[in-house]
Amino acid sequence: MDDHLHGDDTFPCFPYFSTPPPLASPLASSDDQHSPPLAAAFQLASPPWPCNPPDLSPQPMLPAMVDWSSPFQTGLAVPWEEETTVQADRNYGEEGGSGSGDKLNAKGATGRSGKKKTSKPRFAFHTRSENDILDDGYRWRKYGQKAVKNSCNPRSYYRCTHPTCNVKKQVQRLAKDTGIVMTTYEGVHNHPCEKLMEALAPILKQLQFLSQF
DNA sequence: CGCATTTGACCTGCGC
DNA sequence: GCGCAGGTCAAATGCG
Repeated sequence: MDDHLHGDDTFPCFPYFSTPPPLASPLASSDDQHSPPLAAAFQLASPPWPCNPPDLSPQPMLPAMVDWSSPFQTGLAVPWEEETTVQADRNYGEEGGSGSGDKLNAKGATGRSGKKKTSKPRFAFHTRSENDILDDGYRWRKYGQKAVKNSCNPRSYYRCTHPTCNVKKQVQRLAKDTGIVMTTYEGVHNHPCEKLMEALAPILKQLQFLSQF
């Protein structure tokens, strides 16, 4: 399948960046009190993915509030943003992951109701971190873990917990350098970043108050 | 008690 | 057609 995503050794030939991926959230720099220079660097970098605007409209998925305070030295950047062909009509996600309950019929890596393929945006990047789970502002539920070939580290599968959101992400440590975590996002969030909105709430309230005058 | 995680089983696509 | 590998489901379990 997506061979470029398989195996740590085959990561696309994009050079490692000296900074983590540009953060979408304006809160990122405030959270990242340990590495303000990096926050500045994010502003300079032209993000290969669109940034989350501070509004309530559906936003392109991206690592919005990654906690970069973790001790990484060489971050990693998104080597690619691509349209990857995936099965469109998998029978999970939209149903809230509940499935039909028929274990023999409802399971499967890909949908059974058709072979039509569609494209989902994928964003992948490397980060050097001790934490596998990066705080990107969204809530994720782990739904699987799998040992992958040519890697001693398992790959974890997460799905956004938002009921109407079908964004998924995979997290795996590189075999060559276990200090590096490769995170692959698939799909686009159709809801605002929870933490971002949480943080912006006071500001919005204030703006609302001021707008009365 | 509700939600998240773990984990074995199962399904599909692909290469040979 | 067969086997392998990746991806997902869902019951069991853990945790706050």
